[in-house]
Parts: sequence; structure tokens; C-alpha cells
Amino acid sequence: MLNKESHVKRDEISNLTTRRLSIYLRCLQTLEAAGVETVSSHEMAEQFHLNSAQFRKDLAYFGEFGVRGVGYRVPDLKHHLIRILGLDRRIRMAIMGAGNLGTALAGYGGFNTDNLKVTALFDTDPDKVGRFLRPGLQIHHVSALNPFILGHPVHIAVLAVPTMVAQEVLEQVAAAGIRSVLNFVPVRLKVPAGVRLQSVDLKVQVESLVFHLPREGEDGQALVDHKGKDPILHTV
Amino acid sequence: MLNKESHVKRDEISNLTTRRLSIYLRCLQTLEAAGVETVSSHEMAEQFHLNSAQFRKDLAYFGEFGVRGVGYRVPDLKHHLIRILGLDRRIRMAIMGAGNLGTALAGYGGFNTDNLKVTALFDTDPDKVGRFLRPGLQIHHVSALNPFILGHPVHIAVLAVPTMVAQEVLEQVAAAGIRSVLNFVPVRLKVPAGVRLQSVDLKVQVESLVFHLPREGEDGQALVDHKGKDPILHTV
DNA sequence: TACTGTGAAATCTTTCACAGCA
DNA sequence: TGCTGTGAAAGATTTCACAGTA
Repeated sequence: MLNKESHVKRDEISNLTTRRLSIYLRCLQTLEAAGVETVSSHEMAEQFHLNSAQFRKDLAYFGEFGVRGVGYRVPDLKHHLIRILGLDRRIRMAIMGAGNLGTALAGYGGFNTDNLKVTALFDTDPDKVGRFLRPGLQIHHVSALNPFILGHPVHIAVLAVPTMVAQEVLEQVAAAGIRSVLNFVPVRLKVPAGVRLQSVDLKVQVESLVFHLPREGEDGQALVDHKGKDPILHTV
Repeated sequence: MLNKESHVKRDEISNLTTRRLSIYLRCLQTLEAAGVETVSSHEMAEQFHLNSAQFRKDLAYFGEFGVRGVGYRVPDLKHHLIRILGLDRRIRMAIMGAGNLGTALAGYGGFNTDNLKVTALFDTDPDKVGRFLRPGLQIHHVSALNPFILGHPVHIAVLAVPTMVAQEVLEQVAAAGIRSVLNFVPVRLKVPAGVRLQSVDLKVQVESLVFHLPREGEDGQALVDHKGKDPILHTV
């Protein structure tokens, strides 16, 4: 099977691999923008601080995309990754919660590219409901979620609501038929059946940095990664 | 050794464990607020969707905090975790980049609690430099980082700058003596020696949800986690 | 020759299952 | 008795090292 995406059980691909695929895609976009046509796994590893064997193995779950003795054609591999990740279709996102964070996320470049789009925000604050963040991007009342979805399918909900109501909103979102949720609320949620929840817990991230901070009297040299391990994705 | 924090090489504790400690602390705070005095590992697991053996093992790296036959005293364990995580001292954070995201993070509750404080933002935009986000929280010019730090030590820098300048700002931050960095910029950074970098890549998080979205013609039932695995922290 | 693709080994992480203690 | 603390087993992930091929 040459240069062909094989059919693979997607649920058998680990999350770690999935996240790296997304990083590989970004690296390839950088290379393409720089006019690079061909890249070997070693060059990728060198330039982007990756592991070359891991790169090859991650790709191998999906097919054979390289040319032995040469490497990978950058535009080809990029397109394969776009297809593998499912970024070859329009993905519509709704943000639940139009506070500080929800509003910032609505404007985040990474959520508004090519085929990814934030299409609406939902809140319950009467001062916010009805307002437009920018042309075409309005804040609706949470109770309008179901009718909105009928006219404008939503693939991913982003949870950026107050902790108190997070569980409730998650259940509303699930009941509305949204099966993928990116959660920013720092709380342990009960995940409704059939829903995939990806949590980004900013406080946990900070606290794990605090854990490694040198304590009084220590000199902090121990921070250097003594094994020389690449920091990819055990940091994410 | 009873009820005593043992000395353990902090660098031998895995990141996964570290992140869970932070979650355990939050759960205990919830229990304490509810007036619960004592909790067993099984009750913790039940209530917060954790794994009881993992909970016990994570704690065991640091000492013996429980009482056999009984469980853990909630306030005691909470205090132990605060000490273990290093949250028993004032931690000062600076945010590099006063755009959408940087500004939202400056106001994020999880970064402004008890002993964690955002103490300044840094940007280069003349329209922003000098402004106050709120009393006591000012935006400074990036070139003022070194003098600022002399008067107000900073333990953690948060990187929320444009992709183009991320590497440069990371190096400035490192040169200023800040050894811990929480990075929000979606790029593979070269990590200066002695610096600990924790990356939060929002685009990667979304794309890994997209990967699992049902494709045209599929019915998406496969989204249910067939092994019944608990979603803790392979989702974070 | 210089690379990819890949089994096999090494390492890391979770889970089991039970000895031992309050 | 009912729990913790913990070795040992199982499982997941990374890394090695090389056969195979353009």
C-alpha cells in the first residue's frame, strides 16, 4: 500500500499520537511557507525538536506516506494530515459563556482558520445577549441553543462558563446533540454518554509549574532536564 | 513514617502525577467547603471520577497521609497537598502579551487566588503600555522587564504574544532569570537551558476533537468510550 | 546510498490484589 | 472490619535498530 491512507480504527489511536499529528501538520505548514519541498523524519525532528522514530511511527498508523531514501513530500504529507485529522471539512464551534475567557477564545486566531469557525456564543446575562462581538458573531441566550443548532449545525462546544453551572451547561449541550466538548472550567465533570470531553485546566498547568519551582534555599539547577528528554507533549 | 511528608526527588515525579495532585487538591477544597471531615480513596474516586488506587499511589510518593481503616482527614490532606505543590508561598506571575488572550488570562480567577497573583503584563504596543487593567495591574513595555523584576520578583511567565515573536520573548524572559514559562503560543519553541516550559496548545486540543468527529456517513456511536476508561488526564 | 516502515526491547504508567495496621 | 500503602502484573508508549526499498 503506497502513498495511500489505510483504514484504521480511529479509537485505537492514542490521544498522544493525535495531538502530535496536529503538531506535525503545523510544522509542515511552516516548511511549506518556507518553500521546502521535501523533508526527512530526521530533518523534522532536528528542526522542530521532535523524535524522528516517533514521527515515522505516528504516520505509519495511517499508511505509507514517505519515499525510502528520500523522505516526505511536504505538500503531499500536509494534505494527508489534513484529511487524517478531518480538517478537510468546515467545522463549526459554539462557545458557551461570553465572559472574559469565552470572548477571548471567540477571537482566538487558532479557532478561526480555514475550515474552523466560531459561529456563536451563548450566555444568560441579559446585558450580553443580543450583542455582536463582530459582524456575524452574536451572543445568544443559552435557551436558544436548540433552535440555533437546527439552522446552524455545531460540531464542537467550548465550555467557558462559571464553575457553578458547568455541569448543567454540559448536559444541555449534550442534550442538544453536540458530542464534542472542549472544557475550560476547572471542575471534575460527569461526562454524559456519547460525549467526548477534552479538558484544558489552566490552574492545573500553573500548579504543576509551581511544583517544580525551587524552594527556599534550593538553587534551582535541578530544573535542567537531566536526561535531555525532548519536552514534546509531556508538557501538553 | 506516619503522617509525614517524606523527601523525594521531585524530578522523579511524573508530570501526570503532578497534574493529578493539583486536581486532588481542588477536590479536597470542594469537600472541605461541604463540611466533609474524612474521605476514603474510594469515596474520592466515586465522587470525582478518579481511580482510587492511583490516588493512593500518587500520595504515597510523598509520605503516608491516611489512616488505615478510616481514610484521609480532609483538612490535613489538603494542607499536605498545598505544601507538596508549593502553594504555601506567594507565587507571582507576569503575562507577556496584552492582547485578547493575555488580557483574559490576567483576569482569570484561577490565576488570581490565595497565593497566586498576576502582577504585571508586558507588551510593545504604545497604545497599551502604561494602561492599567485594574488597580495595581499595569501593562509595561517589554523592555522594562528586567528593571521590573528587580523590584518585584516573578516566578512564572505566561507567553501570550504573537507567534512571530514568541521565541524572542521566551529568550528575553529566560535572560531575565524567569525559569518557568506557561506557553500559549502555537509554535514549537527551542527551550533555553534551565527553563521549564509548559505548553497549552488550544489549536491542538481542538484538532484532536476534530479527529474523532464522525465523518460523513458514519453515525458517531463509536464516540462512546468502549473500554469504559475514566477520562481523567488523558484528556488534559 | 539514505531513507522509511516496523518488529522487538525498553521504559513509563496504570491497575490489581493483598499484607498489614488502626 | 475496612481501610491504606505497596509490590507485582498488566498495559501503554517510546525508543531502538535494522530489514527492505526507491
